[in-house]
Amino acid sequence: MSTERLVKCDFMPRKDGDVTRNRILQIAEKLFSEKGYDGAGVNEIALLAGVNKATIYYHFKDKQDIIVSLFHNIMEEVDAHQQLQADKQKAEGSIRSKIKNEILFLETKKKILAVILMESLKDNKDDTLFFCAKTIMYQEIGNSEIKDKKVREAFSMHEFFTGFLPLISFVVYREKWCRYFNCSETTALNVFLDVFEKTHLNTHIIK
Amino acid sequence: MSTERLVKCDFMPRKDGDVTRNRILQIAEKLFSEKGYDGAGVNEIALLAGVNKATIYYHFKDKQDIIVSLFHNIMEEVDAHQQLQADKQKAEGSIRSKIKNEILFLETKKKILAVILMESLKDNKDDTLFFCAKTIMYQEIGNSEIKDKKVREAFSMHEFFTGFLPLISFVVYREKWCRYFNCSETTALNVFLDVFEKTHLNTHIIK
Amino acid sequence: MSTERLVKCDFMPRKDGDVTRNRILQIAEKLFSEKGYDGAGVNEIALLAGVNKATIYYHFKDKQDIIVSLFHNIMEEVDAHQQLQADKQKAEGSIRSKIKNEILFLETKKKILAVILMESLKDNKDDTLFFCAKTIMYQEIGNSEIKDKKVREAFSMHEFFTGFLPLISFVVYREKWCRYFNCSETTALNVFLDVFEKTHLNTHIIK
Amino acid sequence: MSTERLVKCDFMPRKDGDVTRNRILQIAEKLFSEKGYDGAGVNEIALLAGVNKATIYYHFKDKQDIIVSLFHNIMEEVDAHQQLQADKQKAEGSIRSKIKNEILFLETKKKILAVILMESLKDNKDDTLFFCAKTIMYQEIGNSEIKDKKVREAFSMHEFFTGFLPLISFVVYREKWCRYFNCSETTALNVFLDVFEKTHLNTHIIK
DNA sequence: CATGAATGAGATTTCATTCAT
DNA sequence: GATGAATGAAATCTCATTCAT
Repeated sequence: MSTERLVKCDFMPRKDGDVTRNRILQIAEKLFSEKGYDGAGVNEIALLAGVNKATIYYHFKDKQDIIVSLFHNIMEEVDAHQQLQADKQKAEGSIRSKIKNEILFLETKKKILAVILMESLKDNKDDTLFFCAKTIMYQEIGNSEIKDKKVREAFSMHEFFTGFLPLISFVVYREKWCRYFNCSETTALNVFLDVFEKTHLNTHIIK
Repeated sequence: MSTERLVKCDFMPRKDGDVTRNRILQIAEKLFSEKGYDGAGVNEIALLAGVNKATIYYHFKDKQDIIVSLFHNIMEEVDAHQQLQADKQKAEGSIRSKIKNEILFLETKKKILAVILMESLKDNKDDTLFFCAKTIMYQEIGNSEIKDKKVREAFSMHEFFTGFLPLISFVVYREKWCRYFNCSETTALNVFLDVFEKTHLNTHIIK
Repeated sequence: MSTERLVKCDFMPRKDGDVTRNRILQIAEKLFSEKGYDGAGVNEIALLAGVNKATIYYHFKDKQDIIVSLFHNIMEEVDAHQQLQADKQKAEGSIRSKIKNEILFLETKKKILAVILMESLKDNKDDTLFFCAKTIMYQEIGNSEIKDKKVREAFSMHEFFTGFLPLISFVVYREKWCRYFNCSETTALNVFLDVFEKTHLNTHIIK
Repeated sequence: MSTERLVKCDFMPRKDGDVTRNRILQIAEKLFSEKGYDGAGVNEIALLAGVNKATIYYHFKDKQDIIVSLFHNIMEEVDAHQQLQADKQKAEGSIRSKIKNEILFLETKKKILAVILMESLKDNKDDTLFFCAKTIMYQEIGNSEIKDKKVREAFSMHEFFTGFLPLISFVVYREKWCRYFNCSETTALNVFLDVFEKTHLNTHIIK
């Protein structure tokens, strides 16, 4: 439902309702990332979004529905982003610059990514993390094309644990890491790129 | 962990209270890892631990105190483990087998590690994750010995993002990953070791 | 009931609004009878009636106004029905067949009758139940004609507790009763008529 | 659970908890009878019972559990009462005096009986009304002894619709009825007994 | 005539915590 | 050491109602 609304409004006079809905989502994303899903209250979301508590329940079935909508949205955005990247693929420059762009893109999603990570650690059925991993990492080569089971397993493992996870971990932990290890954020980015290139990129199984 | 405490108490008048205390910690660890700290209630912990709710507040100042105790314990255990490893270091075999042992050790702590990860993602002051990272990864070389700031930064980055994080991520996500990608858990371990060797270990800055 | 309204409006400029209004009343009647007045929400009524919640407030002052309208309508209908019956009175057959017809008529009102019963049991000022009782049972003799207080009391008591209440109870409980006592609905009607004849009708004070 | 508690406490030093629990039940009974189950709030119950809202949820799983406990209790009480009556049966006097006693007993339960009636009118699975009907009315003759299906049906119908229902209706409506028809409550009882004798008792199928 | 959006008040329920025993 | 009972505060969610369009 959330999607339909958003799509519709791309070429329709956006109604007030969607503005409100999006403001709620935006605040929820922020609070969930700061306190965790269970740590952030609907009350607080309403307060910061400047709407009545009941308004939240007008736009969302329940609290779960808020996080589900956020996950739904991010999946769509990641999908759209990857499709875009796929088009530019051959034309552009070095692999390092591509990774840098990827990080810059993920940086804009870092709040929701933190939420996804937290939720993915719980004992639930949510697979958003794996969905994002697949969409973000498998662009380089269609995973389905790898026929050999063993090769495919190694590839997935490589991509997920030494590619995707370090990447988004860097995005979500950078700030805290820099604070703890007393390091500037830009230095961190460059050093990370060096390290990432050396470990993950240079060891790609396929090409 | 419960064992460890009991061992310590071998030459102290062992009270029944410690049994209860440890049962509470054990259940709390389980529930926190399944539902997150905020998602698990004191009620539920008491119920599953088979004790009265008030008993929890006899043993712990408040809910925070439970998780703090868990974090405290794990830090001690990791510390102790690393000291033990340091002793055997030279004697033993390949680096791969050392990593395997490390994983087997971490596997026994995977529930509390998941909790640490969740909590570290929030906007709080908890540094348990970084403490664990330092203790587990810096055994090889005393980090403090690296004088050059740049080298030290690169080293830390390397250790944290492409060493420690993939390692504990593998431990906490293995089950979910295998279920999602339809792969046996033992295969996963071997493949991971291959990948980890190739990416992280082979690229160690300092030997 | 909805039909009745439309008939009335045959010689009035029939607005579309009446259709909506009647659909709301019809659904409200159904929901109130299923869940009680307080148990049924305006939301639900709007949903099932296929109209916007605000539409309900266009047609009715507030929720009370819905049930008041329903009560008003049923009182009018019972009144009209009794006047009709009074005309045919002498011409027609046995008292048993008259009661049967009465039951068949009440059957069409059984939802609202259940609501009236529920509301009449509460501590409120609503007298719809007594109004219906009077209208339905006192047709036989103008109650006001009975001058003697004692006779009038006995008559009212007889009519209300052993005439009216068994009658409408049969109508509203028939289904549940048949289900619970495992009895067909037609059998139930015949047996009830036997019983009612023997108990109430044969003991009429006034002929 | 509620039962067990009560039973236990008959010969045990009644703990404070049961006092509280019973006060809650008592107030709930009052409020439910005055406003209906949905019309009465847990807040209000807590307030009048002089306990904290949370205390109610310490003693009862949820709001439903309160009404279920009430129904459970009344069923036990009715059962116990009937067993007692069965013993005295032969010794005592006229059927009229027995009915009078019955009414005086039911009078003490009239609040919960009103609640049972309200709830029984809704579309739910609750059979408390039928249970009470069976227990109260079938004492005279073991219903199960009637072999012939037709006779049994007629008997049940007779007992339920012209015996039980007028009886409890009288109990729950007496006050309102007297107010509406401007009649004293004692007169009402006597007149009702006359009417009930003539209609229901004199027409008993079996003796 | 009807609706989408919004809301204040209040509903039910849960939370971490305390205390007398 | 441990517990049953209780609680204030806050959580999630629902309610009847309003209003601009």
